[in-house]
Order: sequence, then C-alpha cells, then structure tokens
Amino acid sequence: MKDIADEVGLSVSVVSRVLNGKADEFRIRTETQESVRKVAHRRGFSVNQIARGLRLNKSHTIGLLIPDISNSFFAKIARSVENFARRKGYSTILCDTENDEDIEKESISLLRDRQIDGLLIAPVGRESKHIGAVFDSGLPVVLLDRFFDHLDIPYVTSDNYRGAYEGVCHLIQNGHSKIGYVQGIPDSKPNLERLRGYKDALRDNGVSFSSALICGQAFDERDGYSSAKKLLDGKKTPTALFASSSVGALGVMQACHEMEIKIPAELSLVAFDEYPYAPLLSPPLTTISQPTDEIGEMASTMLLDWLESGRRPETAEKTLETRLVSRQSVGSP
Amino acid sequence: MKDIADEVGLSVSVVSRVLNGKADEFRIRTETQESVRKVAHRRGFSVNQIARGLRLNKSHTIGLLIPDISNSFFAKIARSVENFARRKGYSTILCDTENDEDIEKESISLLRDRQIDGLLIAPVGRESKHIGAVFDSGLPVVLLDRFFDHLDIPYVTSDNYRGAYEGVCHLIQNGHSKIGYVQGIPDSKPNLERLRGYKDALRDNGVSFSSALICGQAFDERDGYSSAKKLLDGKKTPTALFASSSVGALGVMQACHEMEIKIPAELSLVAFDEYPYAPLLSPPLTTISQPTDEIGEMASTMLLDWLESGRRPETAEKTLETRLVSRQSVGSP
DNA sequence: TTGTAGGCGTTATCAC
DNA sequence: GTGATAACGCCTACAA
Repeated sequence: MKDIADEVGLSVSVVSRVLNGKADEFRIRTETQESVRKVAHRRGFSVNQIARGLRLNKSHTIGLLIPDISNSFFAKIARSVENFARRKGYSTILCDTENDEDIEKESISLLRDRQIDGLLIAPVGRESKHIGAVFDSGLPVVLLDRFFDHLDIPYVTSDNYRGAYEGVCHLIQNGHSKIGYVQGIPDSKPNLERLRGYKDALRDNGVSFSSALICGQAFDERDGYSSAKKLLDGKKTPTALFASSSVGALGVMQACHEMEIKIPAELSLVAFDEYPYAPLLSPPLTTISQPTDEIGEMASTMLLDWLESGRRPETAEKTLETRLVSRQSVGSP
Repeated sequence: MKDIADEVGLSVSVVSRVLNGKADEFRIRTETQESVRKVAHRRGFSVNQIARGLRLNKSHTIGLLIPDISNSFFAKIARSVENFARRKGYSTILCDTENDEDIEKESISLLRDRQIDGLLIAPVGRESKHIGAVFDSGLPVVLLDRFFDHLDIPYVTSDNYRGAYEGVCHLIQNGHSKIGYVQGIPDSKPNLERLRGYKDALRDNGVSFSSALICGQAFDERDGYSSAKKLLDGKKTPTALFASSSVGALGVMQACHEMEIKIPAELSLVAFDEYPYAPLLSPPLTTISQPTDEIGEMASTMLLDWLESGRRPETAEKTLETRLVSRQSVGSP
C-alpha cells in the first residue's frame, strides 16, 4: 500500500479506503479511485490478511477438527463445511485428529494460537474437558456428529436413535429376533444413541435383549471384522446384524465372506451410514443414510451466523433425520 | 506478553525470549525463566501467531488445493499431507476447488492474501496460467497427481502410464482383444498417461487400436456410467473395460448391473485406484492401486524441505509405482 | 542479564 | 476529500 500510495502520490489511508470499497463512504474522487485501482492491479497487489487480522482482531478463519478425513462420512462433511465457509469469506484450517485425543487437544491449542474465529469439532472421544475449556473461554464452538450431554455447546448430529430404531425394526419385521449389534466406540454419543435405538426397537417389538449379542470397540473396519467373527462364532448365533459403525459393516462383510456365510440367506445386515458404492456391494447393502451435506452446512451456518452476529444460535441442538435405504442385504431367517 | 511482563516486573523482551526457548541464548536467570513460565501458564497465555507471522513474515501455513475432498483418493492424500505438515509445525488450509477452475484461481489468490508459505495443488484442469503465475512469483508450489509439461513445477504423481499398461496387459493375457477405455478428463495428465499406457499395451501385444473404444469426459461416477452404456451398446461391443477414472468404475458396474451384463462372465473390468471396499464389491474388483499416503507424504516433504531450506527440491519429479491387485472382475472372453 | 524502540501491513480516528 | 498517526502483538538489533 505504501508503494502504491507513493506512486499515485497520495497517502496510504486513501489507498486502503479505495481498496476496501470504502471509497464512497469517504467520497473519494473517482479519478483518484481509478488511479489507485489501476496501480494496485498493475503491481499485482494483494492485501496482507495477516496484518489485517492483527489490526482488526479477526482472522476470518475457522478450524475444523475431524477424527479421520479419509473416512467418507467425515470427508463429505468437510467438503460441505469448506465450501460453505469459503462462500462466506472464511478459510478453513483442517486438523485431522487421527482419532487421538491428545492430537485433538494439541490441535485446539494450535488453532487458538492462530487466532481462529471459531471452531467446528467432531470430537474424538468421551473426554470433554479441553473442549469445554475452549468453549468457556468464549470462542464460538459447534460440535459435529458427537456431543456431550453435560456441556452446553451447540451441536449438529443425525438422529442416531431413530435411525437405529428403524433399522432394527426393519430386521424384526423381516422375522429376525436374534439380532447382533456391532458397535463403534462404546461410550461415544452416536454409539450410545444407536444402542438405545436398538434396545428400544427390541423392547417395543417384544424381543428380549441379550448383552451377548453386543460386540465392538471402534468405528473401523478391522473392529467390525473381529466383532463379526466373534458374534458369528458363538453359541447364540444371530440371524441378523446391525452395524453401528459405518466402515465397520465392511469388516462384517469381509468376515462373512471368509466364513462363507451368505448374506442375506444366512445372515441379514443393516449398516449405519450410506456409501456411493453400497448398491454395488455383494449383496447391495441396506443402510441408514445420514445427511452429510446438511450436517456440514448446518454446522457451518450455525458457527458463521454466530461469528457475524456475536450471539450464539438460539436453536443450539440440531438433530437431522436419517433415512432407511432398503437394498438386498436383508432377508428372512 | 505485556501483561505477563508487568506481573513479573520485567520487560516484554525477556518474556518473549523465555517463551520462545531463547532463554539460554540470552542467559536469562533461571528464576526469571521460571516465574515467567509460571505466570504465562497461569494466565493461559498463547502466542498470537498472527502477530508473530506479521513480524517474521512467515505464517507456518500451507495451502492445499484439492478438486474434491469427498473423493477417497484425495481424502487420503489430504490426510497424509495434513498429518505430516502438522508434525512439522505447519497448519493446512484446505480448499476444495469443486473441480472448478475458477474456484481454483480464486482460492489461490485467497491463499496468497493469507500469506501462506507454500502451496500444494492437485490441479483441476488443463489451464495452467494461474498456477504458473504463482510459481513464477516465487511461492513454493508442488503439484499433486496432475502436472503440466510446459511448466517447471515440482510434482508428485503415481506412474499412470505403467499402471495402465500393466492393467491392459493383464486383460490381454486373459484373452481379451476388444478392450474399451473409460477415460477421465480427456486432456488431464493422468488420463493422457493412462491412455498412452493403454495404447502401448495394445501395440506391444499386437492388438489394434480403435478410437471407437474410447469414451468418457470426467473423473466421476455419472460419467463412468454413461460411458459404459455407450460403449456396451455399440456394434463393436468390447469384452473388457479399463476404467481410468477411480470412481468411474462404480458407474461402469452400475451400468452393467442395469443392463444385466455379468462381470466377469460377459465383461471383464479393471479400474485405476484402490478402495477399501473393492474386495467386497460384486464381483471383487481388480484394481491398479496407487500409493496415496506416499503421494501425500512425498509432496509435503518436498514442499516443507523447500520452505525450510529455501532451495527447491533437486529431484523435482517424483513418479510413484502402482500395483496391480488382481481380484475377480477379470475373466476370459 | 535485561531494557528500549522500531517496525512488520493494515485500519480507525481525528484532524485539516 | 485527504492525510497523519497510533495501535494491533510480536521480535530483534542495539544499548546498557
């Protein structure tokens, strides 16, 4: 700006104002405006947002914490978040927390150092102290997918309870009563909610619950695989499985494949979350579809509105509907 | 820092030095160090990286431009880039360019405004002027996946030529001679290289080439779907298809499904790129696997080394090997 | 071993 | 209509 000012023979103030669209407000002469713009363009001027951020105490940057960006569920959320934020003039710093709480903590403090204006977190674990701390410090935070009951932080999630409920009802309607539940991280919110849906569906249909039919530790393929092996090897072999973990269902299928268990003839399967390739699997998989784009967009909207207005969103909890997509992985026992 | 300095009764310089690990260098008294650190900790001090960046003219931030983060190939690359960068003390600003060149241009200028130290780009299209421009301006840039012959920008890509060559040879060895090629963005580098591999494989095996067997416009599922429909509906129906586009193969399978064409009995299929679910598709898909993690890590390494050393990498072109993963989508005609 | 002061690029405020 | 100046928070050359 200094250079431009020197060249056009004016002060930096004028240059700054012209380049910030405040020319009218300050009734700057049209010729002045033009010459400033011309020179700026010729010199390829680009504002230094870092200096700007320092002065205005606003970085126009948000942080996005994701447990695993290579998981398509989160990747789709990240896409919609980034697209939305960019359209609103915000940049997104991505932090893949690698499903590790320490990395999550570290990333949060890193992002604070960078003066982000707000934070979107899909929390990794059940520990919430560090998240509560940022929130309490006054930084706008919106949670994604998982949330914490005892913290008053706005969140966006899909209706895990109802999704699971419907999925399990679907299995029961197809004649199943021995339905295994392949869970994700046991005390994560989505898992707990899905488990609750599972139990309620059983209860409402007069099917008795057995904890022997619950298995699993994590939201990943390997865990789905070993859970399936365990469940299908026991005495009380289930005739159907409800996979809470999105990628976990792939592990289940893999295990069935190896154990030569035919789906759906010998085992029915319903999985939480949708994939582009679900219809092409062998067999095409019946899923509970989550509105990933909406989740991302809703969360960004909440956060950015908050940043612009200075007031936290009134509707601080958003639960988005899931949808049962019936394909061919469910049959009768 | 000012507040801390006031509280401990010293100047900001001392505080700054202690907090930056320069205490020894300036032989600052141990007690002084301790009290500074204690107060800093108690007050929850966190450096303002924006101010720091302004002063040091270094943001410790890189930009990552990706055509579509929801595509698992790019998501995996993004993950390895982010993880690596974070470990090296850099943050990653993610820009999903939505396969749109205008967004790509816009994002680049946005990132420049933000004073990023370097740029990692998986370019969207064939237009390269804007990319050449940033590079020429002196900003370190490393290209991913796609690159430009006429620009001297370092890049990392997998061996698209050899991958396709091997895939097509595999088909020929299985007795095919009418092999269709479902391409991605026609004049993108990966596509051109894969096409070249395809042609050379035919030639080296004495199979004649026919442009009627080439179809496709984009790297997406819909395009793969319509290409397959077109190719499999013509006079010269191929007995095998080589899908250049990763997600495109899903479209091909979808089309076959609808047209009741059995894979591999009636049509063999090989697809570029690997998926976690490839073994679980119907049928398990034979693929050309790309080393996504390596691509991301290699590119980040090149960029960050460049940033730290100030010298562009000596080996400016990295071509990583692919691997043929044979499953059950290939049979004999 | 510690302090002073200037400046990084920008914008708000007040003055002319 | 335009200009001078201070301040945002930090680092460092130089002084003490």
